[in-house]
Amino acid sequence: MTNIKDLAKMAGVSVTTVSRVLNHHPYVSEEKKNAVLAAIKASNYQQNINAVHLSKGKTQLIGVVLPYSDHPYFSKLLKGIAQQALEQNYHLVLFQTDYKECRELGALRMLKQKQIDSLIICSRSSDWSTIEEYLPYGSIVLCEDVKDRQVSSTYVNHYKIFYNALEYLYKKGHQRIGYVIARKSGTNSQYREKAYRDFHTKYQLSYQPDYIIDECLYFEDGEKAINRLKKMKTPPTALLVTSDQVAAGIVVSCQTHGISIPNQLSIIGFDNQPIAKMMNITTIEIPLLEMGRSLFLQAVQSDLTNKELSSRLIERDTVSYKEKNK
Amino acid sequence: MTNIKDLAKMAGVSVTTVSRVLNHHPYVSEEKKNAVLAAIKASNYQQNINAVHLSKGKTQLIGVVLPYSDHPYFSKLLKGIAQQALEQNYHLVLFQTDYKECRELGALRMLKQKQIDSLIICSRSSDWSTIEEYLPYGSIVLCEDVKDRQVSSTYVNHYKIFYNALEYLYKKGHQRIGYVIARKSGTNSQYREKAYRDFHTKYQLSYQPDYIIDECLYFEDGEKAINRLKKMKTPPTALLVTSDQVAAGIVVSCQTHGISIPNQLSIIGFDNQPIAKMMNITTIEIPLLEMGRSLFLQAVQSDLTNKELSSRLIERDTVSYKEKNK
DNA sequence: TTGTATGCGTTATCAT
DNA sequence: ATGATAACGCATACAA
Repeated sequence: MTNIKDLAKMAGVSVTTVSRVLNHHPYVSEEKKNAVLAAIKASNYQQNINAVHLSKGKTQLIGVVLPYSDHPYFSKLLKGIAQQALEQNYHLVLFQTDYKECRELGALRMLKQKQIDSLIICSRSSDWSTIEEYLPYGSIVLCEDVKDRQVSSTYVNHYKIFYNALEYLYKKGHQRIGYVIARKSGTNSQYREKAYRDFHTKYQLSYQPDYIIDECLYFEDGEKAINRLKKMKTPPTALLVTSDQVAAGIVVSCQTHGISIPNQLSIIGFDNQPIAKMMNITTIEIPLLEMGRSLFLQAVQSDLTNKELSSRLIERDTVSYKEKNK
Repeated sequence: MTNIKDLAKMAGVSVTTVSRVLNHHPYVSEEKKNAVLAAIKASNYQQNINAVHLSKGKTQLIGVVLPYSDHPYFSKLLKGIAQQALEQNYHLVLFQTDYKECRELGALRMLKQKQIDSLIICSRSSDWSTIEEYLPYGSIVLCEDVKDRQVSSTYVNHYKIFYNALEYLYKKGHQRIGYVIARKSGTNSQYREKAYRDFHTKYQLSYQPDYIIDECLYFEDGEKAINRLKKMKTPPTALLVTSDQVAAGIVVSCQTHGISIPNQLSIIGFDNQPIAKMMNITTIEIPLLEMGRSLFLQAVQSDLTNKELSSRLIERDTVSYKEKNK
């Protein structure tokens, strides 16, 4: 494997000059430049990037932490991150955590080892204190409202979105509203739960803990959600489903179980994935691609920023107007 | 940032000794070992992994090339790869190519630069000649039948699978069979097309090019496929759908269009994803997790192996027995 | 415009 | 069992 020393010898110049043409630096004569270029061609030279990394102290590698890479929400987010990474000439190292904290710690450790320049945590498992411990080693960017903490972040306002969606359903006459979610813990889930509580307080509705259906991630979990509903004496008349895939699964499952949508059950999905369009599911669009791109940019920029992205309701066919029973 | 030199000074030993305890080498006295360990604790030391990489000429990084990371087929394959990587203490660098050859070349180049130790190509875009050109720089493993070429691979026999599935449908009385696929090019697709042709020849059926429906990748593409079918004068009575998600999309789309499954249209999906189980779709199980794990192992092993994995038909409710019209 | 010398942090070789 | 030193391949401050 030939290195710049060899090239220098071949071209009859110094290693510095070789390095200069390699990095497109100015102040090198055409003549010598060509000699170097010729040597590169002749030797089939390839830079050893690890040496560059060691020398520069940077790797052009950004870590991405996410629980499930095969979940459409995270896939789309990742896609946005990857798009921007490509543009900025960075590469991505993937950390699929399954929400296991030790895996997230592994990513943090790589940051400390300088194998990655920064870390994007799409959904956090570890405590704030651990995150802060690793902050000195590179920028860490998050996908949640971080309040006044000293990290960059891009997120949507889950509280507001949830609250608005609940009010929307209320105005459509729904009084018994449940929601379907992936996990109950996590910052975003807690914002949603708070919105759910506040909504019930404001409209003096009775808060039903079993209307919160968790551990629903994929299409096939729609079946699971419906089974939970069927066990209830007075099931909700509307469901906020924090994933379009699960919403679609619910719609299909309802057909099997003879539940009419939206008459017997109204559904609002999340994300506005293509599946929601195909199945005419009312949904709340979350700008996942834009979010991904923003997260990446924050990862490579040195200044701290916090960006709240907006979302919007897309009305389709899965929400009914319900006569209020007095 | 403290380095081993500092540690050596602190512990009153040489850098070599420090390196020894860092790498759990033998021949170091308990006393000095403890001194080093103490220094490590005191200084919050962290190895600079890039220096290790440069010194060792290896990075413990494996590249993974795939067209779409948000597609369930590749997600699941990736999951298998990631599982094994975790076990062997490797990390993964993701190359999402969208089947753009230049992106695949980028991955190949990283192999040459020694930023990654080997490369797993889940679905290939570039020519064999280009692959071979990069073979000297690290092992490249593929997910297709590579014949006698000097690379490792794990794959399923797409020819046999397709042929068997076609015969299965034929025995159920189907004479007009179509198939739905992601792309027509690619080694695996070509095997399938060959099986499709051979099947038609053997049973003296007329080969209908428009029964091959391509560019269907996601659930929502099921709608697209059905629209193509509706334009035909004599549409197929059965469909081999090379993705369970698309198969599910077709099933849902058929309900909307009033097409009865399996009476008017039989469906066989591929992969045996959870969605197929939920919707009772007859499918062909492909051991994607196992495939991923095998691919990874081949990537880190030095010897060349080629492994064919088996698949099996899972009979559910989307294939009808059709009376043959004489 | 060019080259020399040094540093990056670690591992490996070869003494002792 | 321990340590000095070379090597890994490249970038860069500084000198010329």
